[in-house]
Amino acid sequence: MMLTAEFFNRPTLQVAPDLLGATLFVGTAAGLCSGRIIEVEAYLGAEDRASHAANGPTPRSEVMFGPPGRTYVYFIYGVHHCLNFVTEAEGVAGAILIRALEPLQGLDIMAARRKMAIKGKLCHGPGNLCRALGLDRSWNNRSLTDQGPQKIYLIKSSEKPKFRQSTRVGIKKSKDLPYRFLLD
DNA sequence: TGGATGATCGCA
DNA sequence: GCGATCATCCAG
Repeated sequence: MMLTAEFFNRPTLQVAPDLLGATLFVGTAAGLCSGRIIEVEAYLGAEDRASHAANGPTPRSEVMFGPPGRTYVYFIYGVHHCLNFVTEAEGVAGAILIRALEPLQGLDIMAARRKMAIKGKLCHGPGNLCRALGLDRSWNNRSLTDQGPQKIYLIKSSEKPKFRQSTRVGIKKSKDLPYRFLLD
């Protein structure tokens, strides 16, 4: 079952665990890559000081306030890109950061982009994951239902995944909120 | 443990 | 404009 806007049009903290186990597909000229989502983090609005949306919309973060089920891809530390999916109704900020995948298809393409051997953790860490999938800022604010040579979409797993919850990684503010979700 | 490396944003 | 900061990664 393909995930669309209505799946994301819910409280972010409900969507985040439901996203675990889903398969992410990214198609480019190089071919199709996919992987199972095994780690995510939720980012909310004003109540979440670690969120890019904490101080209201800005040119970068306005997509987080936009309609659900779209991508939010940003550039960080002058080096890395990070992939999110926007949650909640239009006007309400929320997004889910994809932190790790278990690679399923296109491992050769991912390994070439990462300049590493096919074995090992090709898609662990939000920056590494974007590198492996070939995602950059041109993938920001994309719909999951767009067709064409370049596409990104999600297929939900049928089973209800068991997961662990913990605090988020690499933040200074709101660091005690348990908004990180990992597959068991 | 700190350096890479550049966009972003609050504040002046 | 300016500068502190940053949802990271990896070498050493």
